[in-house]
Amino acid sequence: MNEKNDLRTRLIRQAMLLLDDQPDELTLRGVARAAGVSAMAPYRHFADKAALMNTVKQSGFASLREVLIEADRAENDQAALVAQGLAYIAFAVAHPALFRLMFTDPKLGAPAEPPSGDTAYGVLAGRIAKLLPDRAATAVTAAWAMVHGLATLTLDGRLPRDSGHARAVLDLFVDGLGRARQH
Amino acid sequence: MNEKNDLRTRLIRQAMLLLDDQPDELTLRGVARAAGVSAMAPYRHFADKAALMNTVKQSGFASLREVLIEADRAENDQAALVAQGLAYIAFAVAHPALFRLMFTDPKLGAPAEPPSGDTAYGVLAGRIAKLLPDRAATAVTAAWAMVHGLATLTLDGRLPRDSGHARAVLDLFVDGLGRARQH
DNA sequence: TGTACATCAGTGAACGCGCGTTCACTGATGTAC
DNA sequence: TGTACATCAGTGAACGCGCGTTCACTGATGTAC
Repeated sequence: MNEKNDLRTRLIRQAMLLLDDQPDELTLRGVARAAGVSAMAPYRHFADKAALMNTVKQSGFASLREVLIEADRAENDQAALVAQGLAYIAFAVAHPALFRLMFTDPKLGAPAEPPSGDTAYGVLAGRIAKLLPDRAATAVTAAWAMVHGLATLTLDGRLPRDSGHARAVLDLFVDGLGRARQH
Repeated sequence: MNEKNDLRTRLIRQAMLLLDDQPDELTLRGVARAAGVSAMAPYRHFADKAALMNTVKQSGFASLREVLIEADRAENDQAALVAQGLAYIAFAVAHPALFRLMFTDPKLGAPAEPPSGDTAYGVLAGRIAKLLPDRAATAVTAAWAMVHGLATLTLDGRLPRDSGHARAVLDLFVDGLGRARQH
């Protein structure tokens, strides 16, 4: 009974491992291979390749959310925000292919997630709302874009992987937000 | 003589058109097909597929640079910076597949371009250097990341394509930079 | 306790597909004498 | 002005590849009586 969805779980985990090991696109056959199972076996658990991919994506967002929640425990609002940003970037650098899969969706790009605490986005939004209650909507987008831009540019080799660089940028940004609050 | 590299030019142009027409990845055969030529013809002008892709990328960066230079003519530094940002995003939205091709390079991610005026990056860097001479390096990265994040999140369907939203974010950001300059 | 049958996870061969690239070629254009 | 030859852009058939997915199957496990 606890082995019931064993292969399903294994496939998801192997997909994650594959993404971390090699930057190539995931293939259904590859995942099956990694799980030590025939190319057809995944079809017992997923309608098609897209279904598996979507599950992997969801799993990725859940991980990201946990990472952000962890980082959010900080002394004050500003420190928490910087920590979240650094954690976001670190997540992307640690799992480049997963990160790309999560966000690059030429077709099914969903509209912005609702800013509930249940989502990775919500964790960021919650902290921003505390830091800059008025203009929160704009500031959340700004913060997300900033951090997402740093992450993707780093993944694509346009920025150094050195996190000190990112920290300086985030400090400057959060500093600006702070001043905007003062007036 | 002026027909000498005719096919080469046509291939590059057709590649651009294909990128604008459909979000799928470029194929060498597809480009040849679009140019009305056999699958093998491109090999007369490009060593392999990667060579064609790199040329297309370069061409894309040249276009982006022109767009930024155009936007940079504005009343003052802050307006010019916002205009550059909006132009950057507009370019991405107008040519999503090209933009993705330009920046997504899992393997050959070059290090950051040198900030000379010859590059798209240089156009942005030049304006930032005027606006915030001290802390220029950090501010350039911040501005680039902000704008690049807005662009990619928009392409991936995470932010509305409405440019008013981006404008509000950029205003907030540039405002913050301005305050940072005052002290 | 034993038998008959249904369910269901996984197998393995096969399909059609489009890809990048190879190979040997054709046919027009330019050059040397 | 005419002939012989080299150059070179483009052709078309063929290759091997890995892919997602189909199909009919096997064999173990659970359930009904």
